[in-house]
Amino acid sequence: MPAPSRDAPRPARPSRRPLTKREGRFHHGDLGWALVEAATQLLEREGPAGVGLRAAARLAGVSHNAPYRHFPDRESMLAAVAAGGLAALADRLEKAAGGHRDARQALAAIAETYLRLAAERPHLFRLMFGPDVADKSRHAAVREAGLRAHRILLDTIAAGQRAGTVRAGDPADLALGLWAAVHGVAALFLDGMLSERARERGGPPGLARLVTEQLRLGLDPRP
Amino acid sequence: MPAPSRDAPRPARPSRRPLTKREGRFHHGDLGWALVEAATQLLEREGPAGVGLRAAARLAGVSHNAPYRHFPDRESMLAAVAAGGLAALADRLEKAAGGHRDARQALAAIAETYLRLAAERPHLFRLMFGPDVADKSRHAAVREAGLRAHRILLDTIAAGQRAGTVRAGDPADLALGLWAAVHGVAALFLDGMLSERARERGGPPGLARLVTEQLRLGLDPRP
DNA sequence: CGTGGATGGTGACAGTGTCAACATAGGATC
DNA sequence: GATCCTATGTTGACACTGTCACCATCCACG
Repeated sequence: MPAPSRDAPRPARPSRRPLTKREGRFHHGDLGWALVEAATQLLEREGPAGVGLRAAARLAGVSHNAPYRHFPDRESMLAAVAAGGLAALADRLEKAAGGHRDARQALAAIAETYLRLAAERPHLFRLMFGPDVADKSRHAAVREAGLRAHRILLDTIAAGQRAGTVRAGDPADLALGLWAAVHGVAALFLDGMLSERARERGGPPGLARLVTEQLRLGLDPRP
Repeated sequence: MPAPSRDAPRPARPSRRPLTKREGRFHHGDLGWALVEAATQLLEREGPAGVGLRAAARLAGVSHNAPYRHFPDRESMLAAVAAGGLAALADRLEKAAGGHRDARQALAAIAETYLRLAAERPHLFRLMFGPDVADKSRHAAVREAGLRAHRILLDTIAAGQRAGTVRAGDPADLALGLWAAVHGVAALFLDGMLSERARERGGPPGLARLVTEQLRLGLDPRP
């Protein structure tokens, strides 16, 4: 058994060393990273159908089978792209939530950030949450970035409860409700299920406002 | 220009006549319908990747290019399947909502029905709302079934407002909020984004209860 | 210095969507 | 009743995909 890295696709590239001028050589230097970049670019330009092993290899300037030294299959490459997107989302959410002292404002900012990313990079967003990468929990990077993003939401809600601006209750439940509502509009928006009128509501910021407002007030009539 | 039915794929089959024993003949009798059935079956069995023109044709017992006399392309066949799913959803929602006089109970029933369908037929559900059929508004059957389902939600909310059990406000906005929340949990549930704890909350009915409760009460603390 | 493992390349196979050209069946028309 | 027309199905081809098996090269460590 030659046993290549069949299980741990390790495309990460913290150190941005300039590839030491190895372009054009036999050994690319850092394929894996280059492939993830190529795949991300393809996703943006041509949609999910356009991002494949062969296309990414072509864009990276290697043979059609080179990717298999870095990813066991297509889905793993997609997972790497998705992990990058989730990390970017978590970063943005941290910034957005950190900028407000009032939890309700922070939650509104989170919702807006979430929807803005969905609208700006729809293909990436769908890849991050959709079924194209089926076993998300098996890809460590995906799992971690997802948990990080979720924790921001959780912490913000807990802070609001301590400050008395968010009603009592299991923070996990409240977080789930909020996440679902925001994720739901994003999905409906991206997939063209919203009426013209709904989609013209000021774009993502407007939709975010609408949803957070709804959630804050509730459906029951206030006495 | 031979001009086949290049634009109006008309796969409908209200009358269930027994195909008049034409099976096996040159003319199938009602391909188009048979293809939609085959595609639906393939979707259930093998997921979205397994449903293609050629596979459906094979299952229907015709040549690999026969489907092109009934659908201009693969996406149109998928649209027909999605339309069927949406019609079924609308039917179920009508039944669920009609069984309750109190609007709040009706809304809860709607949410549960929605989530139950998502859990029972995940592939169909994703096809109905996902990006596989990109231009949903162009396929008349899809558009109509979608509107029918949405109208049920709208009417239920309006009834609740008249009865004083749902707070005032634009019904379209309230409907959007509710739809987004329910659709959001469904999507997160199907795509494996929920924690173990959240997913163990009694399955779809539990999740439906959680979300509707959240929406009713709101996040703001009640005075 | 040399060798072995990691990395990349070649070739092949089955499968797909789609186009073009051809064949047939059966109803409309004369 | 014979004839044509058109809707429907078939055959063949092309480019593309993911994946496998096998071969080539390079680099680092003994």
